[in-house]
Amino acid sequence: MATLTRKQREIRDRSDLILRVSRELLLERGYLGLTMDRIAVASEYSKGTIYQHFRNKEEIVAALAVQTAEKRVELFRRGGTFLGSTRERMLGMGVAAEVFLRLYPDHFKAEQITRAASIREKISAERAQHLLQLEHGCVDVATAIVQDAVQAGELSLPEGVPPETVSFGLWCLTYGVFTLLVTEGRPLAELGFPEPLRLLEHNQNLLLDGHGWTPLSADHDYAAVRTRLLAEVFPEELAQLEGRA
Amino acid sequence: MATLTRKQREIRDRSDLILRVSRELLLERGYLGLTMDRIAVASEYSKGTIYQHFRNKEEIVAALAVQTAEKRVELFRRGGTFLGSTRERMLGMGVAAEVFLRLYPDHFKAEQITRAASIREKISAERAQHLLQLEHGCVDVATAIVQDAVQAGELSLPEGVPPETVSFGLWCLTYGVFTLLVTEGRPLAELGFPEPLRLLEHNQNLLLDGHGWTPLSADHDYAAVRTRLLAEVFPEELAQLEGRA
Amino acid sequence: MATLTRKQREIRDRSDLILRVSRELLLERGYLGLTMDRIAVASEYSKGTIYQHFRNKEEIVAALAVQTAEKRVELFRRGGTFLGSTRERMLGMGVAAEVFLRLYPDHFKAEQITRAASIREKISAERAQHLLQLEHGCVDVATAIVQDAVQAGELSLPEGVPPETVSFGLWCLTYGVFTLLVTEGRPLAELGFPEPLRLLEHNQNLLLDGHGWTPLSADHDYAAVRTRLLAEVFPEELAQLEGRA
Amino acid sequence: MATLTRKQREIRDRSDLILRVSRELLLERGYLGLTMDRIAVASEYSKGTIYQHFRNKEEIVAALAVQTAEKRVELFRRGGTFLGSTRERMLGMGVAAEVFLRLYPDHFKAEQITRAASIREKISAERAQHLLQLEHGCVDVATAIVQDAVQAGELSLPEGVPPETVSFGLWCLTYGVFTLLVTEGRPLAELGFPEPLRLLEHNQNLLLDGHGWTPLSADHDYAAVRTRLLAEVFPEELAQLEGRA
DNA sequence: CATGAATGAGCCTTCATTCAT
DNA sequence: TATGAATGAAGGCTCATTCAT
Repeated sequence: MATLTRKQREIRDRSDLILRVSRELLLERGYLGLTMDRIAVASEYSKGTIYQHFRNKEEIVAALAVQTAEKRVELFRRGGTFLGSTRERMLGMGVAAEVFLRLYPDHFKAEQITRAASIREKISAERAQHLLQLEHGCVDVATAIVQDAVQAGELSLPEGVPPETVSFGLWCLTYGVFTLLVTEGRPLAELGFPEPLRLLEHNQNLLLDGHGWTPLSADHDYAAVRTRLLAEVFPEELAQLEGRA
Repeated sequence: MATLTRKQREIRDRSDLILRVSRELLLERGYLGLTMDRIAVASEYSKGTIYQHFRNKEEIVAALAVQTAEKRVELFRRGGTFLGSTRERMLGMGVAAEVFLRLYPDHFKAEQITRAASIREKISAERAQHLLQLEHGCVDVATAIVQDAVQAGELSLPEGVPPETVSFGLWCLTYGVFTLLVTEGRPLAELGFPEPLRLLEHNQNLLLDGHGWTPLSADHDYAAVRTRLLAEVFPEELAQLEGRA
Repeated sequence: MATLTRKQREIRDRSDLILRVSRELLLERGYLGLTMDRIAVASEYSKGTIYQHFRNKEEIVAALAVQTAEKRVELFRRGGTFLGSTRERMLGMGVAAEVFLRLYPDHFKAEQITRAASIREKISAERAQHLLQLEHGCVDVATAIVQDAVQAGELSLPEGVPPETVSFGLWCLTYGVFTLLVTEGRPLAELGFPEPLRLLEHNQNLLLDGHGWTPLSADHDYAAVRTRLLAEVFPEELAQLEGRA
Repeated sequence: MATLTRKQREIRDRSDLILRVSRELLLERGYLGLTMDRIAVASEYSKGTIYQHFRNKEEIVAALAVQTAEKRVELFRRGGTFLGSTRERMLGMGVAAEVFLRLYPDHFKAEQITRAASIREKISAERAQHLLQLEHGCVDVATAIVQDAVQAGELSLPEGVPPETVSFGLWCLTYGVFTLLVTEGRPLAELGFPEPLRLLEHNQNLLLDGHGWTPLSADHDYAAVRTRLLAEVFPEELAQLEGRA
């Protein structure tokens, strides 16, 4: 059984290597530049071996998407479970998103690329379902926080404003920033926005303040909360980020 | 001369047809599914004829991008020149964005697809420059409004908050919503957001209120302004939209 | 009738223009670079018009070959009819060959190119026959001179050496030099032969001396004969060549 | 290791097959008729396989040229190292040339075709250099013999006649004969030259006699030397040629 | 199991030729 | 008669996938 386990580990490691290499190729050369030949050369395995790990090319791309979604949901869950006020927990999600983007920019970018290649259509229904579930995971965390906030009386939504308005707004704002940040061919700096992540932070605060989510940013040092969050919830990730810089 | 003009018109029409067909293919089958053969079949012209209108495939994709950028900047300019308070003019831009998305969802979607296919890299520097200029056009309109607002005393930004914060936040929020709306394989309704455009509207108001841009939404009926804007600035577009629905 | 004549002249001029332009393209861009489109653009006529002059592309190439063969045989005939000793007449042919090469290097080179493209096979039998006749013309002139020389007792071939040996040797020697001279990618100078035409002259003399064709080069100033030949038989050509230099 | 060697041998054989087939196509259908499709069909391999042996079409043509140049230079070197008088050694080169032409007429012909198709321009500088070196090899052998002859006092060139005159003359004469012999569409017999190789032999003797290269052909039985050369220096080649006839 | 040669469908592009205007 | 848009066969090349070794 030890043998089997070692073997299984080897297989998993190899799959990981193949995926890592594939993601690099995706970023470097675009979706069209991702060929089985190049994956084989870059991974130093033969094409046949690649095919023993993934039935076909789409499986590889799908696996990339799953990896990304898993990493994201894991971070989001941790960010959302930060102990503190509901607004602090929501901030935790924002920090998680930022950590995700900064730690795995390749994942985010590769995800954008594959999304546009209309690969989802070619993926098996089963796997598509899996992906959707993972995405749901993130949304669910946010929704739960909003509900907790309403129950706790820290957030009171006027008549006719459904609770998802809040998380949706934050999501879109953040997603929009990230997308623009990552999309090649449109250097934000050139368009006059040199520090997008700081701008994002500010706008997130405005949005939450706008909803009247207490404590308001005027009454609380959320910058300090961010610092604490990073240190307490994402210590390893923080270390990695600082190690890079 | 009539002959020439008619011929030229025919040529332009044919180019338009090719582009329309190409955009449809792009949406239906993704970037990889956009082949010259399929364009030929769908347009009912021969491949050779396609090549007489566009030197190569990239030219077609580039032309699509330019068409889109031109349509957008035109709408944005009109939206931004709406007479009224500066905040109303900013709302005008938001309405323009929404009109653009609803009138030309295919353009927006196709743009997303091509953007991710790292096509910009393959485009001639000249054309890339042209595209960047068109994009700049939209940003410039927004920037001008913010500046006017500051000068008019209707918006006062605190120390350290540069004026682009405002337009950037709005842009990202809107862009994020649109992207999620349009991205295939991720039905927003399934994720719990049934009316994204209304949610967007609300969040935009919050953001502008957050910045303290007067008159605040509590003091002014911006829903009515939206209606007026559509009727006065985008009457034709409105008619088209209503004609469809 | 004046109209018709003018029209015919126009047609011929146009054909000539098309051929000239085609030959240039052949030299500049090789056989593959010779396209009807380029001929049309370079000649400033439309493709349809080109097709009114030549049934198809092969006809153009064939016409080029005929033009070349005609120019050559005309020069050879003149060179061979120079009054003087038979050996001087034979020298006249050599001078004709050199004049041809120097005056129409494009013709010679284009001929080489077309020859290798196995175009002859595609030419109508009739036209092929025409070409062969023109080539025969050159050979006939040479053969006649050799026969005259034998009859005049200025050349006596030993038993078993047929008369064509002489002209064949000269032809091959000359043709070899010309071919090597004109063939691209093989700069004779680089291979150690800086003045091929002078070397040719010397070798031609050796060959004729070897055959014992009197007067031998030791007994006669053939360099002077060359000069006279050029001046008297090819005055116009000489002028053109000097005009260029 | 046996496996590897066998595999490598198979690969080499396959490359050889592809080249052989390509050369045939080149001869049968001209340069334009040489297409990857036809090579695939004729070699009974798929197009993809052809591309696994040669990066592109030009590489095939270049490989053909190299094969030819290698064969030639090898024969020339052997011919030139024949022991005997310097003139006999020069005759050795002539015999080598003839053996080359008769043994590999397809190589020679294909070389002519590719030469005219201005393919050299498209070849990598590296390979072009290689080809030039191989060609230089032949010239060098001849030059060395002439120099030896001068030193040995068997050949004395007059003032102003550089040593390359001799080898250049022979080269051009021989090259001219071969070219005319091989060029399609111009049957030498029809033009009145039934035995070109014998005519060539005679003319070569005349040329060398003309230069006064001793022993002169009158004093030495060079026909016998030819026979000995063939038997002693090119025994295998002779056997092949006789086997064919 | 690992390998990588073989396959062939499919892609982009060119170009000789035709024909409506 | 002149034009040049339309055509579609054909060419060079790539690449996902298979399978014998």
